[in-house]
Amino acid sequence: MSDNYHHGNLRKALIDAGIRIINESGEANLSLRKAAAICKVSHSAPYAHFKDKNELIEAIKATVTEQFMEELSAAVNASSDAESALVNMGRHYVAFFVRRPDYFRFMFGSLNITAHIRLDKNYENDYPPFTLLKETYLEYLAEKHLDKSVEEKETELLRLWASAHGLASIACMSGVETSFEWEDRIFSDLLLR
Amino acid sequence: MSDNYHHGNLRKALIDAGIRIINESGEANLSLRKAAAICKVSHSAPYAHFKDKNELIEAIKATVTEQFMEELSAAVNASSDAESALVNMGRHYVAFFVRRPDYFRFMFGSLNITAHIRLDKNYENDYPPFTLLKETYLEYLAEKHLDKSVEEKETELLRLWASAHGLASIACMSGVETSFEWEDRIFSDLLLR
DNA sequence: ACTATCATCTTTACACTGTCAAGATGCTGA
DNA sequence: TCAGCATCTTGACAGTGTAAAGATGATAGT
Repeated sequence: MSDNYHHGNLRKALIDAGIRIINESGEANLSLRKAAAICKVSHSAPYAHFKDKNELIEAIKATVTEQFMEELSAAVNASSDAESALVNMGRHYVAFFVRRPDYFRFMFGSLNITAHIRLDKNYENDYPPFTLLKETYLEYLAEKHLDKSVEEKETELLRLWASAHGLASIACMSGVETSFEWEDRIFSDLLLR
Repeated sequence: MSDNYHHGNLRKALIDAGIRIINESGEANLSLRKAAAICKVSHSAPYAHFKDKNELIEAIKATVTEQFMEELSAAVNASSDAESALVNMGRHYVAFFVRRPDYFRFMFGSLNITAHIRLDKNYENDYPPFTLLKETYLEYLAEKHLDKSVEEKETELLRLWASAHGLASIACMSGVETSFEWEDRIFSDLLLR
């Protein structure tokens, strides 16, 4: 696949245009024709690079996942030990999407709900990130010389993932405000057992 | 809003048609015109009941949320004490959506990922449900005479919600198979501290 | 009983979408 | 030079959301 022809690199340009559209006006406004227009190319040009609208969407998701992985890896690498790496990963798993809720809505969908966790007032009321989590968790076990059954390990791993993912989801689509402070408490509580 | 006119109750019929379409061919195939056709009504008739396609979607979401609440409430009511009610609620929070992944994809979005938690093999690799959770959790605290700070309670509550929601999300969109056994372990582990 | 009102529904129209088929364009290798 | 091919354009089509204008029939006030 030559990268240089009439346009230069239309494939990448279309992905970037798609991301721009999503960030500026949400996934609902993403269309092949608009992405093509941004690239100053006819409305059928994308079909030389993507079989489908869906293939463009998948390519965009892959790109966002790469950006996500960069932030997660950086968080892990900046940590002194595996335990703090796990907590940092959780922080950034949530923070990455909280910073751009439209990314989460695009990656994992959309639904706006309102809920309050505050109890002191009366309100009504083949996925690389997982691979990284798994590796970091195994390092953590080795570091602490913890002896757990396979079942225990699997359960704990799934629980860590579900917590991070659920927290990100809730933070993006609900009125719940999260903070690093909370995330720290949640993820370190999950490990201290 | 009279319930009886030409059609009978077009509003409800459109919601039901929408749910049917989603269950049969996914959200992508949901269109106002198809829903109208199922109800044997012209393509513009829906506009007498919904301002928008989006308003129909919101109405469908509200209906699904009601069904969801019925299952959660039943789970809570069938439990002997608040602790088992919490675990049961978690089980059904996940099970409701695992039974119909298209519902979850519709309610909270879509992305298919593949991941494996098994460690013994070498794979590559103003929301009513929350209100119910909150009430059940407070009952649990009272029942056990647990003395926790407000912060601790808030953290634990958020952690419970995030775990259930994240587990449901992961179960619906990834290759991870979940089971009541696992959910039990996860939710009871979360409480036993 | 007559009529005005109003919610409900139909018809028509338009811009926008994804996708396909046919053709143009220009690089690349034989 | 020329054939082949990836790339891109043009034109067409069905399906979509939505607006405007009109038909229909229940209901309420007189």
